[in-house]
Amino acid sequence: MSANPTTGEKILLATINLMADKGYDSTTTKEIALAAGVNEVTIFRHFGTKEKLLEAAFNRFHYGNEMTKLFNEGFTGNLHEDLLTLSRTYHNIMNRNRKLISISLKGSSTLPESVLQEASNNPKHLKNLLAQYLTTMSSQGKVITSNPEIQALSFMWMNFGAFISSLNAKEAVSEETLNEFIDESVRLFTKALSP
Amino acid sequence: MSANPTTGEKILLATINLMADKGYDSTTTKEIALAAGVNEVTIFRHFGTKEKLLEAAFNRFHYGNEMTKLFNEGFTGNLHEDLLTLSRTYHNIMNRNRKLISISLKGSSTLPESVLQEASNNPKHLKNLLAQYLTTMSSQGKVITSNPEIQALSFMWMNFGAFISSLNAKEAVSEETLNEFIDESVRLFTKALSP
DNA sequence: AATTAATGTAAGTGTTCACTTGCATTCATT
DNA sequence: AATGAATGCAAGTGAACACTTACATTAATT
Repeated sequence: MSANPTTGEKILLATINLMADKGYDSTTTKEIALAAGVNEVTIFRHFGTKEKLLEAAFNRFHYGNEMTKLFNEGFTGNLHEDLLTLSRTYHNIMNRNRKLISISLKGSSTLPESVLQEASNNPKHLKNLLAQYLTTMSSQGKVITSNPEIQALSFMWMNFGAFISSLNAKEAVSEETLNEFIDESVRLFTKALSP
Repeated sequence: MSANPTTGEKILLATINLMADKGYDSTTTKEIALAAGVNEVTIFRHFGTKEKLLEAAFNRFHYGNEMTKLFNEGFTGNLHEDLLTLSRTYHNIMNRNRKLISISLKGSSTLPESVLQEASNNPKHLKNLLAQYLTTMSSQGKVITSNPEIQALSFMWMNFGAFISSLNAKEAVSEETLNEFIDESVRLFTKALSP
């Protein structure tokens, strides 16, 4: 389809950057062409329609199942360490995909929900993994026995809220602030969950 | 400007409902007219432009400074009780304004930021109030002395994350689930913050 | 019953948008 | 040097949009 791959990539990058700012509907193909340093027609020759263009962007930059792997392999059984690892990995992934998540949160009138879904409903999957982890830990007496589902939910929502806040903030949240938050919040939850 | 107030209100309500779904840019005045059961021209006679229409919607439905008042008057000095009150009041307010918040999160290419700002940057104000409260409590020995700023941030982000999640969820989050979450998360934080 | 304000109807304006077409140009491959 | 694919350029299409204008209709006020 494209002999010169850099042309297609330039278009995809410009698309993501612009749509993360203004949303799908309000980003015009003319703007994308200008930002990509490419003629508008080239966009349509590469991707056919504006809709397929965003689909391509999502397919290209989407993350795999890092998290599931983390839960299966990366955990030590030490609550504080594991929550820290989880929190850090989560924010890493979210930040790597922050623009795509931004686009999908803004939504669109015409775009099929399926395109936007995977990015935004992501805490649910994590919550389940974490709840399962807490249940196991609880059966080993390493965590208080009460309500793992809602405890996991609280932890994930806290991190999700932190991420969304940084997404909409005028000035970028510094890495230092993020680390400070991760450390302190993990400390809080460790204390709260310890028997 | 309008002798029959219900006409203006019907338009405002339709505007909020539609824009909460599709965002400002993608909602057309024609749709609004249809949903309000009103002729399109009537919209312009009432509000002049589409932009002023949304401004009117925000002015009409915006909430005052309930939260500041809550901190000044409504707190007992019992950590668990106070966090519970805070959490409940927060979700009450957010749910009452959920559509407007939805609109402002989706953003717009043309709309001035100032119109959308107040709704979305709201956790910051609350964080400051809560941090101050925690500092006071800590000086009374009722709360561990460590990092009130980030502890307050964690609490607010958790509730903010919960709200945003419910905003984008396909099926509405039931009131029961919300209450369960509030109870358990407040319990967690109370335990974590107690000396 | 007459007046007036609020609404409806119909038609249209200018603009912007996604997308198309035809042809000229560049550039790598042979 | 010749060929062919990728790109640029110029122009245009039809649809949708915010918004306007002129006039007819309704409903409340006097």
